Amino acid sequence: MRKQPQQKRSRAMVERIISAGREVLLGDGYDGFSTNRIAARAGVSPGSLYQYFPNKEAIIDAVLEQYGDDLAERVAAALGDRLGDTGPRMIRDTADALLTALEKDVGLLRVSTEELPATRHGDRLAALERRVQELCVAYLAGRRDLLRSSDHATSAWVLVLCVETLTVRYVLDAPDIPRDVFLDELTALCQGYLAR
Amino acid sequence: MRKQPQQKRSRAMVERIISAGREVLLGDGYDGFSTNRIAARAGVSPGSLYQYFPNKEAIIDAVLEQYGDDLAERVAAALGDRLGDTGPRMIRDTADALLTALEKDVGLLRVSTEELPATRHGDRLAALERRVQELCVAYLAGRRDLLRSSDHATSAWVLVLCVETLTVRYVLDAPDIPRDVFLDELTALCQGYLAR
DNA sequence: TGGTGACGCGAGCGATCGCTCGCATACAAT
DNA sequence: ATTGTATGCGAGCGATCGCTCGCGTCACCA
Repeated sequence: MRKQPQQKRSRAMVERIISAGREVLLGDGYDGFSTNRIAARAGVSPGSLYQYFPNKEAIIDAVLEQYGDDLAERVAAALGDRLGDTGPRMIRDTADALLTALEKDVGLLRVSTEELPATRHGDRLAALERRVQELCVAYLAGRRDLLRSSDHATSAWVLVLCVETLTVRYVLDAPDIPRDVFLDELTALCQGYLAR
Repeated sequence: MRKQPQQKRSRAMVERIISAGREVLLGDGYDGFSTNRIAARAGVSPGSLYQYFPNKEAIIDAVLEQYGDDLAERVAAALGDRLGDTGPRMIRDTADALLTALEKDVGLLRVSTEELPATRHGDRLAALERRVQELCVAYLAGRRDLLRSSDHATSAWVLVLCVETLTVRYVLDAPDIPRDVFLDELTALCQGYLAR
């Protein structure tokens, strides 16, 4: 960010630009994501846009950061009252929370995963995956006597990747699988992989 | 393709253009994948390029089709003499073959999955996944009495997605997991999910 | 109320893009 | 050798891109 907006009206403009960026991304795709178009959509001149964003990439970063924060917040909220669960119940609730969060804005999820080059949000996603893997390792360590493998890092890597891919693809591809069946299958997958 | 190359020299040019396309994709990324640059790299004029390719997209399609065919050929070759296997052994051999095939050209795999918008090769990949899922359903149907679930379509969907994601990410991210450990884990994942 | 810095504007620059077209050349059939 | 066609060339068109800059406007403090 090139300059910090100080007055109320400039802060509002930055928000309008980010919203316009999201709308352009949804409506015109990544190819149509041009600064001129964003500025027009936000009702702002290109020059004004560049007062607060150093380049086009910064705008898309802001859009994705807002989306990522929103997702994390939803997952945390849906999961907050179930922290005590363990075993299959906990796996299922976690997947359910993730699924619900992803379903809130399928359009942006689709654009992010299918239209955006993965390099654009890869770092952010990789960092998130690493954090979740660490949480997963801690959880596994607390139940080591029930597990097939003692290599918790590898197990966490496998689990996180599978759950992430399956939930995202379930939301995007809408396969002909009822939601509760999908959650049962996902739970069976994790449980069958972990249990000895 | 706008016109079919009839003489030997024009067929050679088409091949040079596809090769140049792959090189530009690897060297300059998807952003640098411009028709002018491809023509220059191939030692060909932009006009000549457009005699055989209707537009830029057709070139990238040709590159990806060649890569896809190459991959399929490698997997089939590595798997050809193990068609009789069943159970964990068969799962492991399949994953091994896939892994070996993917490792042959990590650069192009990385560009395809991380830099290219998924929409660009999504149809081709989706079609391949569907075919593999059908094969998988047939395999599962032949072993139905050993399986936890009788919904083979859903099981195949889960399995194919997991194996695909995990192998690709293993090759691209090179996590600190020995190759045989990874194959064991993948086998355990599938086996634990399928077995009753 | 006057002044000062933050704010916002929009024409347009320089570069690059995908792609075309008129023309020269190489090949194959006669 | 001549002719018809397939091939290849490359300057450059029209469009769009990311981004700048000089200038007017507005909010806030003295």
